[in-house]
Amino acid sequence: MKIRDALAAQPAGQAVTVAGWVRTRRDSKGGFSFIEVNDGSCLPNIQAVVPASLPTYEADVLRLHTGASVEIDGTLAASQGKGQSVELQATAVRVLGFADPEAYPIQKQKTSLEHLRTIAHLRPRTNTFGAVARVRSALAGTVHQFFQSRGFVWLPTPIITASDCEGAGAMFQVTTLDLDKPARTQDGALDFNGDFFGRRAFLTVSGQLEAETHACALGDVYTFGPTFRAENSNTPRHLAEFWMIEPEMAFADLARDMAVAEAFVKALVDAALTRCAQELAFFEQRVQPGLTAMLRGVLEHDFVHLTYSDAVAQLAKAGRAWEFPVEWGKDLQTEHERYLTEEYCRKPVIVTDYPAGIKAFYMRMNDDGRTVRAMDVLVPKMGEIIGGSQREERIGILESRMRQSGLDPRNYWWYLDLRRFGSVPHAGFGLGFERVLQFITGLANIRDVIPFPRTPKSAEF
RNA sequence: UCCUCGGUAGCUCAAUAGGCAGAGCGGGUGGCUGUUAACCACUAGGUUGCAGGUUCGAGUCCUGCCCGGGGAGCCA
Repeated sequence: MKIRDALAAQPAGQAVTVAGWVRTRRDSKGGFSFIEVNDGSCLPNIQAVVPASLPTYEADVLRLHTGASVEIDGTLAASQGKGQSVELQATAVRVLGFADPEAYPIQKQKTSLEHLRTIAHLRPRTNTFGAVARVRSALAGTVHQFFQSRGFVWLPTPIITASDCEGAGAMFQVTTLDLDKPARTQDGALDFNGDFFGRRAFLTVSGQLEAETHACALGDVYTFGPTFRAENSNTPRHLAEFWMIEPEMAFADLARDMAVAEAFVKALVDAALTRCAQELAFFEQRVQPGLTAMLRGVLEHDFVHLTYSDAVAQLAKAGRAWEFPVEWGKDLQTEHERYLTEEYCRKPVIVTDYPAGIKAFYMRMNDDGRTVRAMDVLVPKMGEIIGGSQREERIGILESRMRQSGLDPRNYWWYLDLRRFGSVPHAGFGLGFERVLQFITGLANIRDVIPFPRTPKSAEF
């Protein structure tokens, strides 16, 4: 029986068997020991009361320490002690595996997140990482529910891509060439004709361009999968491998794009509060005081809409000595974004209509000729969690924007075909799944919301 | 990649001015108790990240390297 179900049961002496890992053991000379067991099904442990009269008591039970695995038969009973309502009166304890307390790296007192990162194979046995894993799983389900219930089609865009210039950052190269003695052309360059795909290939940095193909056929689609960036980013907000959700909607403008983005973020927050209440209460208590009130506030208020130009004007009026000067045409710096979300608006903000010069070629040009229909969703503490736009559907403008960005339109022939044949207005955005998890759990470092973080110089486990 | 802070017992940390390397937790032993961050006593536990240098003497000062945290950039 899962401990989650055992703790939720009305204790009436029913016989159950639970299996899990020992969190702590306390001995009483009153003739029994208390063993707290966790099986990962929920945050709380179940307390087993183990009588010293069990035949295995001396040899096994008294040797149990944090980390050992056990299977316990017993009956569920109302607890005589404080701190739990249900406990397990053990009738048999079978040790599945001992854990040497001298060697086991997780102790029952507080351990730093930095240290736990070095033991990623064992950290899911802690309260924090068990809770993160359950929240992550629940919200992954919510992602699909949210879009499926709105008629979006899930689209698995390729992880391996041949476009070497999607414009979203440095890419990891995928190759089967022998790196010790690679084939070369007559002029000495690497010969990719002999590579697996007969050309250079990479891990995807975004599924957007491919998603547009299906949006322009199925209407509304979304991607949900891994994404890879080879940037040498060393921050608490960046991973080399992360998960991204990218909806793409045909016959949609920026207004609908923003409406879906806001509804989506709120759906994720709402799901966390309702489906992961124990985990959120734990994060509130141990990770970020005020977390749940902040998340409820997100649900209760509309996101603020602000154009880039208005944001710049507001920052100029703030009377601050900015480390980076505020100037129309330059991208907003972290300090600017934090001011907007944490002080000026005190809630999530959607900044729209950025200067064309600082945004990607595929974003739709506004009539003013100098801004594009882009939108970034900024949240307090985290900054950007969503970046999106209405896409440029006019082929002539799109081609000239490509050339301005130094891209050869011929490499995007299939992308341009979408505009050549039955072009429609469409829009979409990308949401960083781990960043939302950070926002919702309050964990400050993105490496703690993914089981096995990949960052520069770090791919252990 | 740049700036900055750090690396001391299994874990979390301390070590005054360069002068015998410590505490709490965890472990072991004993005591006590329907306990629950249990409690009390005793006890074991160290190449102070690595390599070099200065000094009578280096955890402490200097140089290089490795690893980690924070800030910035790139972005989701």
